[in-house]
Amino acid sequence: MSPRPGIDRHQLLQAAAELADQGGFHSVTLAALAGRLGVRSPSLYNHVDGLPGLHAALTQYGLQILHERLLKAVAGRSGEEALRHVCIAYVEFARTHPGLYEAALQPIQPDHADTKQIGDDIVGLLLQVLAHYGLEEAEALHSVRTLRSLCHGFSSLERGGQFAMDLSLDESLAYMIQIFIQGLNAQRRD
Amino acid sequence: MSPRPGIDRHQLLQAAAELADQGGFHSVTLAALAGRLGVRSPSLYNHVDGLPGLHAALTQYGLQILHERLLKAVAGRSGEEALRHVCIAYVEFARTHPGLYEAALQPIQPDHADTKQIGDDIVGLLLQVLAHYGLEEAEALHSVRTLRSLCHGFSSLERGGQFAMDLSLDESLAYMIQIFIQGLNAQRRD
DNA sequence: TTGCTAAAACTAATGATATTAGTTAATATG
DNA sequence: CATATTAACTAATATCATTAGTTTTAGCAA
Repeated sequence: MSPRPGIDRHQLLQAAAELADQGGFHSVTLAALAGRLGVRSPSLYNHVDGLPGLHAALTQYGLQILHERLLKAVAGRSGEEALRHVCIAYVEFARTHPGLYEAALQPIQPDHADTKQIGDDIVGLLLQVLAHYGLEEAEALHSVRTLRSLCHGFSSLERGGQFAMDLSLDESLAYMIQIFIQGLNAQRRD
Repeated sequence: MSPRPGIDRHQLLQAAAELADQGGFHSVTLAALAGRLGVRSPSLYNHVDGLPGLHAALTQYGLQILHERLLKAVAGRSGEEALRHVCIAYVEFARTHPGLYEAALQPIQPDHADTKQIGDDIVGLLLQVLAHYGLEEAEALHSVRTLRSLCHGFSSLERGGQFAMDLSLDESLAYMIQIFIQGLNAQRRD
């Protein structure tokens, strides 16, 4: 134990995530976080390495939770059902935690191996989901990039209010997944 | 004419775009822009409505140029060829002007009707490209959302260094477009 | 219990930024 | 050539991140 307990790290990350979800990733400032934790800004330097360190920590935290959600979505499922559910879980996470999701997709610093690892775990999970389609290695990797582009693009555009038209977003999502699945099936046949 | 010429608006936007391409959208500050233009920051308030106004202006400028590039890409082309070229032009724009692209996809303020219009023009252009597939209205709109998700997701992840694996990005892009086209064709047959 | 130590909080100070108010300078037009 | 308009400027304020140095607190050992 420390000579003095101070701020709990999970409580810090949770508070930062709430700030992000309320005002976007850029609104996660040391001043705002300190205010929410009832502490002066310089005190936070005992817990994170300045603002960049806070941002990096939130990125890792976001990736962890995203990974958990995706794991839950594919648990006990396989094939097309697993694929549909993983896409929906991805978008749902971005919807319910927009700021934390935004944090999760910030560029990862080259020296943060543990954060990188979580990203790789997510890629591995998606590879496993796509294994059902029996693609060759390179094709499987291209497919994962396509899937990530779809899910991230949809989430990002939705959050940014870029889908302004009066048309169901959930129907668009279902349509998008369908297009991807049919494209994959066609690819498999070639 | 003005009693005093001052800074040319196009020159201002060009300088802001260069700042964005060099250091990202967030590095477009009044101080940095003023420095580049050889002027003090408060002088910029004669040309843009503070930092939010500068950002909004850069968003509109980015959308304009993106629209131009997409128009050029589809000029004299049709069907699958137009679709492939519009995707490639989209991603190429994001690659060569990462910061301006980032600006173009910032959320649009509800009161900026002219900026919104350019976004609608881009959607209209994509609808025209997809007309070749003879989809029903709702399906066509879902397809445009899918296409935008793909292109934006790919561009955004690529720029963020999220495609870390040692695997050709251009092959991934071509694969992605192929999946989309095959998905569309399957959709059309149903 | 009491004193020591380690860690976390604090205050004070600095530098960068956006922004506003008020002033000066330059130029197109009569 | 005088004027009005507009764009530039300086000065000042508030917010933020950051660093340095100090104080406080809580676990632990004597």
